[in-house]
Amino acid sequence: MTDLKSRLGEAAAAAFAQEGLDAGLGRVTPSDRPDLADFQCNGALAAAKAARANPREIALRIAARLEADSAVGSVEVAGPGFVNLKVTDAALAQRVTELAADPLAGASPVAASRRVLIDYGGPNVAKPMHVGHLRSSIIGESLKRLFRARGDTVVGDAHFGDWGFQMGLLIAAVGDEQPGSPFLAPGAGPFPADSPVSLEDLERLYPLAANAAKGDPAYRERARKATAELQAGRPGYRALWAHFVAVSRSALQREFHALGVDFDLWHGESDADARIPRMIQELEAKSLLVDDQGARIVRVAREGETQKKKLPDGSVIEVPYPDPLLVVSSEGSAMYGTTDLATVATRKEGFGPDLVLYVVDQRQAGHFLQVFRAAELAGYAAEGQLEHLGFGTMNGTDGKPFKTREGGVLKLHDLIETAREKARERLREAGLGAELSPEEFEATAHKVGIAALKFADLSNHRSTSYIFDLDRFTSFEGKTGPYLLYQAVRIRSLLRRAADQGFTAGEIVIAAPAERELALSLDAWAAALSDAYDRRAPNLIAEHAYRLAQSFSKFYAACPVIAADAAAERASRLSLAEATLKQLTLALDLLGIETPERM
RNA sequence: GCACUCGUAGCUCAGCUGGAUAGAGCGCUGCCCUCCGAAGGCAGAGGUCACAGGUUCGAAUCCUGUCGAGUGCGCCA
Repeated sequence: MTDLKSRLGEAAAAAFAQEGLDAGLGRVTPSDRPDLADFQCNGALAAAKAARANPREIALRIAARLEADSAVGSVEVAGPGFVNLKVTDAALAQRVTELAADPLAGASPVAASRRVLIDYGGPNVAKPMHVGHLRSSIIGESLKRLFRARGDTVVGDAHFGDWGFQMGLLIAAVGDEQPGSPFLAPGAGPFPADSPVSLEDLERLYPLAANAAKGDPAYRERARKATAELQAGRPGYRALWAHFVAVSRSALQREFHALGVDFDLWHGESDADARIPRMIQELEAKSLLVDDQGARIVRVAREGETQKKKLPDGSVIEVPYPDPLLVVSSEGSAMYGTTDLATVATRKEGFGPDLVLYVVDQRQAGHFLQVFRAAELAGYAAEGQLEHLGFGTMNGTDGKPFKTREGGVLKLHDLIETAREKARERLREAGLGAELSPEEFEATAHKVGIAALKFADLSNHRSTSYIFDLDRFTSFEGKTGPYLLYQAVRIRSLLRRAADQGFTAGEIVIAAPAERELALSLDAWAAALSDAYDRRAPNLIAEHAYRLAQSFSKFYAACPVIAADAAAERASRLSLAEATLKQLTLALDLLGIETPERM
């Protein structure tokens, strides 16, 4: 199944080849001038440069060849050598008919399926999720759905932060609060789910402990000792730790699920930890581990990769760049990078991915560069198999990472509740409170609120930081998630009414300008999906969904459906509405947004 | 100091693998519900794409420099 843009692109490529020119010049794009054409090809301009010929002449020859394509209604050469193409109404009608029956609503699957692991979310034991977790979660979830939809075998891994010093802090805190607790006895456990250390305890104790450790060296030392004993396998601590993990995980899963985010794997840093000793041996065997200032490092800079460094005496020397990866600290313990490197190894030996995508804050870029280089040197991954998809921070109006008015971080739960409350208000205004059952009302408010949050985030490009504005995030007008839901819901309502009156969809005929525009928008889905995939950019899906919804809204205003003049026209427009609903719901689903029945 | 990212309308952002008149939403000015959901549609005002050079027939887009902002730079994760 081929979209019109690709079909014309292939025809143009063939035309260039037949003229003895580079077939790659036959790239066709939607027209920049919708008043003049549907599609355009600018290849003649580039060809003229290479062949030192007149661009208009080349364009005319290409145009003549393109006229042969049955989908082409008219070809014109404009300006210095733009080839402007208009497709026939019949070709558009046929195209929409095809995509209405297509499982991907007109997009194509990947040529070769790969095994893809996506590392996102990054929740931690005992730490409530805050707005910082939002971006990774929803971008990662969207990428997971996108890759899966196109035919890859995809798993999402939460990469649970369940190990390290923070666990020692928690154990120390429990010990302080419940001295003599049976939990702390050697050999204690396992513990039932309702044992005295609850999620609330954990969330309360962790900040206390973290603060105490900051100001009190003795406390820090106790936590460090507890960490070491836990890692050495002290049974009571192990059981207590397993309890922390279980309690945290089920709460986090619930919270993620409410956001429409679900993971296939909850592998933790503790899993990677077990792989570290063997990894050290392997690194040693490959002579990759180097002693340096009491620590052990892997040098990852390649031949000739250097940066300048100024010494205290004012002289400048060249040192390797990127910096080496620190694997074993001078105290003999594992570092951030150590765990991540071991994780690469466990994934290779477990799922065996062809591609791993790390959806993590852009500020970690340097870290991942080091880890990826080290992983390639160690043979845990091939070059290009590991990709860091960094995203920008959410900033406050001061340009600094977002904080609440009180200076704290905004909890994800509170953000969701704010959005949901706005949705409830809006629903009540619309009078839906009376029509829907309380359960439906609440479920709809939830969907609308989540749609607002997700769309506001996903319509920004992943890598840029943006200003977090609560009003914009919970706005339901203009380019927002609820606008898209509204269009989908309106189509559903239209189709219900039509069905009630016994009208059925039928053969598609494209005639009115708004029908053409809608058909062209539907055709553009294939390109949007493959570009979003290639560039790992969900904002392209968001952009397409918005444009499609806009095209439909214009169509809806300009073309009566149920009240159409003729039965054939009504049947055709019902088919257009059905095709739009199908593609719109799919696009929203790939963004992780659920469409309600009514709102 | 070095490295990376970024500077587009009053605000928040798209566009960046070079092409015709730089887009959207919000805000602002008007218009449109006795045909299907106005969370909508239509029209308008608003931009020397930070600045200066360069490459090119052609630059918001590529290169260099300047200014400004953010981020990161070995024993936290």
